Amino acid sequence: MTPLKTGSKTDSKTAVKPAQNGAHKAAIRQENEEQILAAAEKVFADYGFKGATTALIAEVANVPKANVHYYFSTKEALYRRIMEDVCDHWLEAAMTFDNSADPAIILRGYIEAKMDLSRARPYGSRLWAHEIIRGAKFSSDYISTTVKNWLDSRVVVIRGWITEGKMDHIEPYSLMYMIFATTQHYADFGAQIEIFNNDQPLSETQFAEAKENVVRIILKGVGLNG
Amino acid sequence: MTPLKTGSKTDSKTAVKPAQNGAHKAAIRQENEEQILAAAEKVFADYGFKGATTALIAEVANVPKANVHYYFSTKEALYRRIMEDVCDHWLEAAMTFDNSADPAIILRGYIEAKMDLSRARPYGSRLWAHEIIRGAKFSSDYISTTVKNWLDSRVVVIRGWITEGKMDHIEPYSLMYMIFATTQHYADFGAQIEIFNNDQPLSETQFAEAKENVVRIILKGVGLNG
DNA sequence: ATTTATCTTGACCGTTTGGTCAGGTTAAAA
DNA sequence: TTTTAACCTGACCAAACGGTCAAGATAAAT
Repeated sequence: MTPLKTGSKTDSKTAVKPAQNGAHKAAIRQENEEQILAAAEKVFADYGFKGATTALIAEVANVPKANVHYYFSTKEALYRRIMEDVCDHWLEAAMTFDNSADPAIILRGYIEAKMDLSRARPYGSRLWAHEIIRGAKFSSDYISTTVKNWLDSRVVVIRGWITEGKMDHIEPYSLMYMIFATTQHYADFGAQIEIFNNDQPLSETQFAEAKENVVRIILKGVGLNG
Repeated sequence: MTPLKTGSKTDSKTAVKPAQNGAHKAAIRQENEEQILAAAEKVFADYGFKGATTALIAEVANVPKANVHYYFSTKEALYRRIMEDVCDHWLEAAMTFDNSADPAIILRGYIEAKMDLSRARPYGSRLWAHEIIRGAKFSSDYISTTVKNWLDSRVVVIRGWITEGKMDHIEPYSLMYMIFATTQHYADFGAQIEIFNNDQPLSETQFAEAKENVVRIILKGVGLNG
């Protein structure tokens, strides 16, 4: 519950940099914030902004409801904070789509990164899905600037590959939408996939095979043989 | 507001079959039910079951809230009714995946039907997305019976194509998930696509091109040349 | 013309909602 | 040890929630 408390005691008396002063208090704060953020991500992912309740978030986080408001002033502030976190992780995956050598390698890397992200942070993906389904009220700025700029620059790269004859003449947006859709489907529609899989979550092996299948179909589909 | 009222008056006096008796009352009922159902589909699609409110449904339907409860006893009853409608339409699209001649023609037809459904009834698709993201609480029975039986039988068909050497050796579930994901993405993530498309909804031409791109990538991706 | 069945809705009810706050506990600083 | 600053939370509030109901309006049947 209260980690880091004793750890700092063994430090030398000179301030090493990570404070030993307010160490306990700081640890409490960090612990509680993390617990609330994790609970909120889950609850918002299940019910969306409007459907989620601060009472349920508090219950999942195992803190009194008033404590949620002590750390995050309003439901909306909490929601925005989580959206930021999700976007940061999305940007990480986006970075794997770089300018290095082979188109097939780049696309494969990006698809695999997005599949891994769906596997590792399904709640983030679902939260994003809620946000877009609802009409992107909170995040339209972020999409129309950061995400759009990133996407448009990738489209330019892909068009370059096409004119160089490295892949088929395919509208890059259609390709990117297919990658978004398919990779995120494994998070957003995980409940459905689990039912189809005889009520068992996809095993690591099954997921690895799915990932490889997605990569293969898409690469071959656009005329790339990695 | 009250259509069909005068129309039946011009009919012959012999009962033609569509009653002229309670015609007006019946018309009112049908009109109101349709209006409420349309509004509810939209509101549930935006906010999910929990996030939607009967007051907003009433406002969108342009009837007093009490009238919503006159036609549909509870919020849940209304929700279930709409889920049924959505499932019926889904089954229609599913029927296009029949046993006729060429695998490429069958797959193309199914993908196009699903794309058209996303275009024609985006709210239904979004409502379904909410339902699954939340964990399929209302529809797990339907998925684990009707939908799963349908999917499993299609998987058998596809495996047949593979053993006959008509297409690549691809796990059929991965292929079907990709089709589900990509086609529904055009409904569920329509807001995002619109932003990427410079805040313009996809035109008929753009959508037709997207549809053709999806078909082409997937067919070629699994080794089918239609 | 009268009765009957259906449709309509403002007002209301108990519960849940996001958010507040006073008064308490705990730990760091003086 | 005392003071101060941060953390904690039961109890509370106004607003919004799903749902009810009585009383009235409308139209079909008698």
